[in-house]
Amino acid sequence: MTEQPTAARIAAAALAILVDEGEGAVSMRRVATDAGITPMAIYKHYPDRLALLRSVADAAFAEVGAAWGRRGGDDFTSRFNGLLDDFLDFALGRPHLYAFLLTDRRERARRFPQDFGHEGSPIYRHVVAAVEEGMRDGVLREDDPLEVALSFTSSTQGLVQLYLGGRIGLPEPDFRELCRRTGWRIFDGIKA
Amino acid sequence: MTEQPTAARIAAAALAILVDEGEGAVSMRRVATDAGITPMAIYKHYPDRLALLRSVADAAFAEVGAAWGRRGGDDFTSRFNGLLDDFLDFALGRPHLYAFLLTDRRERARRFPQDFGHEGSPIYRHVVAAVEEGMRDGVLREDDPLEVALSFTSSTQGLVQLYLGGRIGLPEPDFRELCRRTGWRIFDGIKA
DNA sequence: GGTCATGGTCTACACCGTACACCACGGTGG
DNA sequence: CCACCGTGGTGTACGGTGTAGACCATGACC
Repeated sequence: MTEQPTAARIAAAALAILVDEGEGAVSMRRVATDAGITPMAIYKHYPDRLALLRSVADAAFAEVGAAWGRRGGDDFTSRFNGLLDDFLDFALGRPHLYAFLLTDRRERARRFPQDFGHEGSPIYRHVVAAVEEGMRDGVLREDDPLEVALSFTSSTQGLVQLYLGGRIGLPEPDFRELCRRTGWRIFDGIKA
Repeated sequence: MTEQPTAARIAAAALAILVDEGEGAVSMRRVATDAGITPMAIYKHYPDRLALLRSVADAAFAEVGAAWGRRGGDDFTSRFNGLLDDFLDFALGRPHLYAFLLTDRRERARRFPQDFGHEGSPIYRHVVAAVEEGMRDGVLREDDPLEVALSFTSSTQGLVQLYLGGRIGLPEPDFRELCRRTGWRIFDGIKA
């Protein structure tokens, strides 16, 4: 924290505002004053506002994502629950950061299914691995592991989006339970 | 279309921009010129920009939503497929409008589960009805119909969010098929 | 006929991203 | 040693934003 180079101070200031108040609150002028610098100096380190936002958001995401997948035991459901907790901790703990990452449309992003293999995004990578293991162990039916993993993650993402949009009138613990039940429902199916 | 009152002209101009270019492109000055009026005149009809956006977006959504649920036959899967098509037609056909409606955080929105009964949101209402009928007919297992319906809709919403965010590298027809397969996966379950 | 609400105008303010010109300084090749 | 130049900072300015506030024309109503 002592004597950080300017670029790091800029990134730190931008991240703090992004996390606390959301993308809309991150103005170049405010970042500059928080970093003890002139607005135009930011442009010596980042080409424009969007690049700055993406840079800090991606870095923050990579950092928390690196710690994912360590929870849970050996069986499929325990691993799945651990990943769900990892994801919800992030999305509910830093909603503005999560919202920006998800909303921000990128022309060359990782795409399903081409780039979503084992080296894909943090959670997703582990979900795929868990699913594949589940299939090997005979817990899960044979199916396309990538698609099955996508079904899991997208349903949770949909729920989180509703929750963050204020469409789910449940306290957080109950919401987490709802996510867990929804996962189970996919696992067991709903037909009679 | 002839001699519309000012408020309607404002709304029409704002909706056109919102649908074509997204929320960010809707500026008061641009709406004003498109409506043949001064920017400040808009404030005689709408308290501020956000209220204008919400008003036109909600109205447009209500209009298309009113036509939902007419597709499909009597059995559960056919009705479900019809609703999925209704939803995807809207989300993929007017992505900017859809994105705004979903992103816009409202403090007093309809909330799950309190306000999500039969008079709930357009699609959701029909999904609940279809699920309840499925349970009555013995096609679906006994469960909380509201939660089952939420599992369906949220998983589709999650997929659409990824698709609109450029994270799914599939042409639209293939993406629609993916949504359908995901629905089926929830129906059948994935366990061995 | 005075009063008042309605719906429009124009001006102005504070903020935004950023293009552009400028400059201090540290290293480096001649 | 000196000229040069890239690096990273500054200050100014432009064109955009939402909207507050004062103003005014018109028509309805007591």
